[in-house]
Amino acid sequence: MILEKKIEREVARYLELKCGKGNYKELVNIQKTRQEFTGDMTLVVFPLLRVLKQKPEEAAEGIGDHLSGSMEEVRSYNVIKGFLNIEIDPAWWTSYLNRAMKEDILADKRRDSKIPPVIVEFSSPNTNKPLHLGHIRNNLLGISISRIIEATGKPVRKVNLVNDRGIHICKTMLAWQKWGKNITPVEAGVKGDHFVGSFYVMFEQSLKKEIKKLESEGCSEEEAFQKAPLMQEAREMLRKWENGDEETVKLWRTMNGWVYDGFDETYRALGVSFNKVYYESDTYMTGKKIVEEGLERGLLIQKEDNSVWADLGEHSLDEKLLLRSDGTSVYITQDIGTAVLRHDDFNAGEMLYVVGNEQDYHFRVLQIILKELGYEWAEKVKHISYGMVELPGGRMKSREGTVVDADDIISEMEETAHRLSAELGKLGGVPEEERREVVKMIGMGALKYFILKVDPRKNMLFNPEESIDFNGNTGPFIQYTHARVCSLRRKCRDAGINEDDSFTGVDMSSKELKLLKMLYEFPSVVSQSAADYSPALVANYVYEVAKEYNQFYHDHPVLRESDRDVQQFRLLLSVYTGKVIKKAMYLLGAEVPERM
RNA sequence: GGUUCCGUAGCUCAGUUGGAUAGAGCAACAGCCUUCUAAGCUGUGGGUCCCAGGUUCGAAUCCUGGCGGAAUCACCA
Repeated sequence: MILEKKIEREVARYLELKCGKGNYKELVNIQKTRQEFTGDMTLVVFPLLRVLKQKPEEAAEGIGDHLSGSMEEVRSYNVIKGFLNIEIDPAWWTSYLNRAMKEDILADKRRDSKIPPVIVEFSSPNTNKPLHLGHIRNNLLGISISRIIEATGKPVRKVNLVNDRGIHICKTMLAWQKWGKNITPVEAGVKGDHFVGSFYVMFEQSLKKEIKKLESEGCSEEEAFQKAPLMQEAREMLRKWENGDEETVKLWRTMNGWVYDGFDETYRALGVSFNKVYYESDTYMTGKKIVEEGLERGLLIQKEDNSVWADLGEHSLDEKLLLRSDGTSVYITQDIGTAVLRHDDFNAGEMLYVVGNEQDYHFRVLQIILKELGYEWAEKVKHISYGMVELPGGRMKSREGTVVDADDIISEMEETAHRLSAELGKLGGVPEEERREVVKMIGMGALKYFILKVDPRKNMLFNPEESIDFNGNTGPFIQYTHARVCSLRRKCRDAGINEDDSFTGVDMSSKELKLLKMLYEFPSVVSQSAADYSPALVANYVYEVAKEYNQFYHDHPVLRESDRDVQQFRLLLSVYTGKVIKKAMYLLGAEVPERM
C-alpha cells in the first residue's frame, strides 16, 4: 500500500474517533512537503476544521500526535499555520529502495485477460501524401498513450484506419496516368509516399490553372470547379473505382502499395506498429446499413430529396447529414460503421481516437449519434484530442510549402545527433554499428521528447529555424543521464561491487532523500498520466528525475566512497534511477543508450 | 455570428482533484573538467500568471463578463 493512502486512512480513523462516523476521506488532502519546509508529506488541515471545530494549529497538533503514535513510519511532525508537515522515518525510505530493487516494482501491473481491451486508434493517414510533423505528433501520442495505459494493467490494441480511397486518391492516380510516363518510385529513386504525393501536387497545380482559365472565361468559382476537365476525369475515375473497374482497381492497388512502402519506412523510424490495420476501402460501406436500419426504427429522419439526417436538436446542435440525397455516405457515416465494427471485433472496453482538435465537433456528434442509435457503449468512445503543431507563421499549409516533412525532420535529427556526437568526441571506441544505432536513438529521443513533453491538448510551436535542442530539458539530456548510470555500473562491477547486495543504516543527505522520494512517485505519475491521457506528465517527471540525479551525481561519489553501506546505497539508488528513466522513456516510445 | 479550446519570464514550456514565497529549459552574463561521461554541475538577472469582478480560511487553478489567439459550425475528409 502506498504511504499516502495509509496516512489518509489513519487520519480518517482519527476523525471518526473524535467526531463520530462519517465519510472523511474526501476531506483529507495530502501532498508533498514543499522544499522550504521540513517534512516529507503535508496534510492540509483547513478542510478538516469544519468537522473538528478547532483552530488550525490545534487540529494539526492533534492529528500529528495521533499519527506519530499509530504509524511506525511517521517519525515526527511540525505545524506551520494550517499545514501539518509529516516526517517519515528515513529508514522507511531506504528500505523502500531495497524492496524496489528486489521486487521489480516497475513491472507493468499484471494484465487481467478478463478486462476488455482498450482500443487506441491513431495515425490514420491518407494515402495521397507523405506524413508531416502533425502526423508525427499523432503517432507519438498514440504509441505513448498505448504504452502508458498498458502499464496500468489494461490490455491495449493499437489500430490504424487508413484512408485509402476517395477523390483525393483518384487525383494522384489520374496525374500519374497522365504525366507519370509509367515510371515507378524505384526507377525514380524516390520514396514511395513522396513519389505519389508529388503527383497529387501536380494535379492540384494543373487543376488550379484550369479553374483560373475557366474563371477568366466568365465562370464562377464553383462552376469552374465543377466544369474543370481534370475534376471531371477524377470523378469519373472514382465512379470506375466504386464499380470495381479492373484497370482502375489495379492502378489503385499499385499506387497505394508504393505509399505503404514509404509509410512503413517512416513508421519503422518512429517505432510505430499496430495490432490491426483497417482500410477504409473495406469498411466504407458498413455505416450505410446501420444508418438505414436506424431510419427504419424511426431514430433518424428522411427529407423529401431522400437525404437522411440525425436531429441533434436535443443536444442544442444542428441536424447532421448521414446519407446524401443520392444515397452515398459521408465521412461520419463511415465512422459510425467502423466504430461498430471495431467494438464487435475486440469487444472493446474503451475506444480511444487520437485525432487532432480540429475534429472536436465531429467526435462530439459521433458519440451522440451512436447513443441515439442505441449503442450503450457509446460512452466508451473517447476522442483524445490534441493541438496543432504550428510554425512561427501559423499553421502548416501545404499550399504555401510550409509543411515540415516527417522524413526530413527525422533525418535532420539524426544528422544533428551525429554531428554533435562527433564534435563532442563521443563514442570513440564504440563499434560502428552500435554507434549508428546510438546516434539514431538520440536523434529520435530528442524529437520524441520535444513533442511529448507538451500537454497534448495545447497547440505547440515548432520553429524550423532553431533546430531542436540537445541540452537542457531535452530527450538527449535524459538519455545521457541513463548512459551515466550505465557507465557507473560498469565501473562498479569491475571494482567488484555487487548490485544484488542490500545495505543497512545509511544516513542520507537531503539530495539523496529527495531523489529517492522522487523515484517513489513514479507509479502514481504513470496512473495519473494514464487517467489524463497525457504522456507529458511522464515526460516532465522523467526530466525532473534526470536533473535530480545529475545533481546527486555531482557530489556523491560511489567508487571513492569508503563506507561500504553508503557506497552500496548510492549504487542501488543509481541503478534504480536508471531503471526508472529507462521505463519512463519506454512509455514515451523512446529508447535509452548504455553509452553516448 | 454560435460553439469549443487556449492566454504563465524576451522565447519554448511545467505548475497533480483550489494550498505555503509561481518553476524549468533556451537565450545573456559569471564560474566548475590531473577526481565514477562537461550532451553535465553551480551562480546572477528576468513575472500586472491577458483584464475586471465574484466564490472562501486560501485562486495561475473554480464561476461570470470583457480583450486577444486558434479550431470548428459543408450533400469535403
